[in-house]
Amino acid sequence: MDGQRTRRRIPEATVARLPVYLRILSEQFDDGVTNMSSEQLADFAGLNAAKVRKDLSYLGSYGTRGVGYEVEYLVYQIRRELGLTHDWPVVIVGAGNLGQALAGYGGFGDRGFPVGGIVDVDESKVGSLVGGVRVRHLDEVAQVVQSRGISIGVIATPGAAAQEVADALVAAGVTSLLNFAPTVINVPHGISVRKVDLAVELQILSYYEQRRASAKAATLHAVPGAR
Amino acid sequence: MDGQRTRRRIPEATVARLPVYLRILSEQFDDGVTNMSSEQLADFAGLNAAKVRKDLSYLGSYGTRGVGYEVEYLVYQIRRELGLTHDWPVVIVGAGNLGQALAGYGGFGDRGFPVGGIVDVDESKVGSLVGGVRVRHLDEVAQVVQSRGISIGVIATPGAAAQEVADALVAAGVTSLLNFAPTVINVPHGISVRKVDLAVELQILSYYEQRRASAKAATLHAVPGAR
DNA sequence: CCGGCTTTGTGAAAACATGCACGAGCGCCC
DNA sequence: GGGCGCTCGTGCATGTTTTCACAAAGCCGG
Ligand SMILES: NC(=O)c1ccc[n+]([C@@H]2O[C@H](COP(=O)([O-])OP(=O)(O)OC[C@H]3O[C@@H](n4cnc5c(N)ncnc54)[C@H](O)[C@@H]3O)[C@@H](O)[C@H]2O)c1
Ligand SMILES: NC(=O)c1ccc[n+]([C@@H]2O[C@H](COP(=O)([O-])OP(=O)(O)OC[C@H]3O[C@@H](n4cnc5c(N)ncnc54)[C@H](O)[C@@H]3O)[C@@H](O)[C@H]2O)c1
Repeated sequence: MDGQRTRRRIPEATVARLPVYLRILSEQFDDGVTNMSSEQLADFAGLNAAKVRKDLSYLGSYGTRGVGYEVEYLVYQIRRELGLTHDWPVVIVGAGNLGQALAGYGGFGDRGFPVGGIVDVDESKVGSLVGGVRVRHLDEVAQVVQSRGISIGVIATPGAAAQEVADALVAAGVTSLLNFAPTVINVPHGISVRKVDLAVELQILSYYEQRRASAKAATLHAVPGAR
Repeated sequence: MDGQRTRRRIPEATVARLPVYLRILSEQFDDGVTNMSSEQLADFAGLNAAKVRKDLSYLGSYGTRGVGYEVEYLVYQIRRELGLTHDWPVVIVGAGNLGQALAGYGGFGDRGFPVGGIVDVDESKVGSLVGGVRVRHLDEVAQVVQSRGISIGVIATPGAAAQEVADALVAAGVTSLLNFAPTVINVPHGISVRKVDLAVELQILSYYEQRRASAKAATLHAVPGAR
């Protein structure tokens, strides 16, 4: 077995862009494109070519000078690096509006993240079918997680319950959390957390809107948009 | 007159944290807390105190040495800086699963972003009521936007329609977009875009999961989680 | 086999963000 | 009213990310 030893550490910013490249490349591949330059990929991703090349260079030297990258091979390499060579079932906690929308959403399982379980505390929801999966009680979350080998948990409960749910998930053995509740959660070292917060996004937009408005009032040129 | 030109430019990273502080402070205020130190706020936000102080210093010097920050006043200042002193109605495009969940979601209007309109192209949806708002046709989006003075658009259509929808929104006068479709959209200079992409988040988690797994295989110590 | 054209891969510089450390200012208590 | 303890505000060092720019590498046509 060869030198997998130098497990290259990929910068966080790059990790966050790899999924974007992956989607673009997969789509292009489906459209019959077999080869792309960093310039073309950058255009699709709304970035500049140097950044794309540097990002891809963390995966290894998979391009061909004067030609570009072979789309299919690059898709394979990114998938491998992101750990998408196998499915990662997820458990959704909270079978409310959002939890149901997520469970019913095809693009989830489609992309390698099938819903392996849904749990809630509301007895009127436990036992019902959501997105084809039967809702279980939060108390059984450890069993759900362990029986399916789940390592990713999705928190779709009200903010007030988020910390408690996070604790339960971690205790059950989950090591990555995607938090939709508008609350900062604390987890032990070694657990990954990502947060999706609608209000934060809107407030950031509001900041730039407000800024544009005051810039206009001062008869100045436009402020560059955020990304 | 570039007097206002000296409008303190706040670093993007700070702008993204202000909403978090705002939520924490508002909550604490409701709980009767009148004063907080940077250390306390940092704990709630999962950051360190120096960062909090530096972030807040962009707003001005509103703390009191030896004491901390007055919660109520800080809430006011952050709201002012983020442009949250008035409502920003939004228009939602796409009345599907996600669009309906968003429209029905109270935490939206609650926080100063009332749903000012919903549009779709599906004739079977146009005319129906979603979250108390009547769905109109995409063709009428300019009228909706202008009659309500909307500057923020939310894209909740399939990816294939996202660019077309973005173009229509921009043409209608919208200057900020929140994109839930898994597609990079191109907009003219001066328009802000934020993207929320579930698949990207899960794939980032997958990367760290995979990395943890191979670190374990190599009998090495754990990899720090992402934030 | 060569020279021209293209595009990668990557050092080095610049820009940005974080974390540390400490002086300065404030409140409180004696 | 002076000293003490606390916490802010910020200069500076460190770390990370982006951008630039160019040599090296591959392809192609002759
Ligand atoms: N609905 C949206 O469009 C939307 C958008 C963005 C963010 N959010 C956030 O997502 C979260 C869920 O929103 P929602 O609209 O689905 O709310 P909801 O009230 O419809 O659903 C919440 C669900 O969580 C369950 N729950 C409560 N405490 C629980 C616990 N301790 N353990 C397990 N389950 C528990 C409830 O029984 C309920 O089924 C909220 O934090 C909200 O802020 C929602
Ligand atoms: N459902 C989820 O939980 C979820 C989660 C994350 C992301 N998303 C993303 O959000 C988007 C919407 O998802 P969904 O589940 O609501 O899909 P959906 O199919 O339920 O709804 C899409 C809606 O958009 C409308 N539409 C299509 N083309 C349009 C156009 N050109 N103009 C206006 N409206 C148009 C359709 O008529 C439909 O009502 C997708 O891009 C999806 O990837 C959904």
